Amino acid sequence: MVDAIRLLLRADGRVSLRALAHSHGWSQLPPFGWDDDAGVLHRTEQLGTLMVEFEFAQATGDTIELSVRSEAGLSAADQDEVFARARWMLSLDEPLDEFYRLCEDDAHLAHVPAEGRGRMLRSSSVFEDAIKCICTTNTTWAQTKGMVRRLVETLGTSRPAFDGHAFPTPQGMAAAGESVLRDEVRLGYRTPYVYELARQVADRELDLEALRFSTQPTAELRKQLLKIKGIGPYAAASLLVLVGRYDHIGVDSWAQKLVSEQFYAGQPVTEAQVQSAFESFGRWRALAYYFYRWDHFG
DNA sequence: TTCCAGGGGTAGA
DNA sequence: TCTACCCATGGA
Repeated sequence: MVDAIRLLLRADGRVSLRALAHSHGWSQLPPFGWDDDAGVLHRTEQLGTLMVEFEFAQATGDTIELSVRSEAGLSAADQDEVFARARWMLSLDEPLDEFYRLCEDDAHLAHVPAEGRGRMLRSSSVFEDAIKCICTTNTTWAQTKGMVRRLVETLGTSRPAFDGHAFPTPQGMAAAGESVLRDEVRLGYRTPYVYELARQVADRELDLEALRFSTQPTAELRKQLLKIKGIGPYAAASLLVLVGRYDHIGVDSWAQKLVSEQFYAGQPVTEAQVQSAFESFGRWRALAYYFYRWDHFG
């Protein structure tokens, strides 16, 4: 039996679902799926033992409509959880006013506020985002998609009534063990890092979700992330953005290429030059970088 | 074959 | 703190 409800998700100002889907690569990684023609974002999600399927679509300029199919009726608590996860994934509660004011003074980003851009698509848990970040390092995007797809299909919960699988739980990944992660998911040398992260979260030795609510300075959160094996400077910077900390840019080959071409006439640039290139955006500099990149590389 | 991709861990200085 | 070297995988 499948039940369905509809929710309206309002933003404080304009919001574009298409811009969210294109904010970075996450809409191409399961359990997300993005239909560019229809402008619809799908996701299979696990709420405890209950499976649900999300379908996001643009309703009005400041509202996203969320249709939720579930295998059983949703309790009031389930609906609250669905609502909270959806708002988190779409970054709907990010206070972007100050970032938008800074954009208006920038020739490249002046169009961002009116287009409802500026939000990053996130997974429903920091754990999932952390695993995905590890799967983006030192590999091609095609291989990242392959690793995440095999991880979700091999260890994620599914139901006959739904198309996709949910992202695996830390408990499920820890129980599967390193051999499955290495031989079936083919995570390569990332295997022990991913396994150990799943085990620590499953055993409550590590609470990644607390990063969302932390009031500690970004530099302190960065130190904590760098202690996790498999997460280095690049992955830590990506994760900081995904928990709403935008004051540190993750310098990868794309960032260096962008800053080199935009600000230094194609000459090689250092990490410090990348950080300083967006200094005028203050604590929003990483967000400015992401949307510069969106325009530059498409 | 060799190289390397949206890096990161480790040993050694 | 900085530098070499190694790391699984798969496409070019």
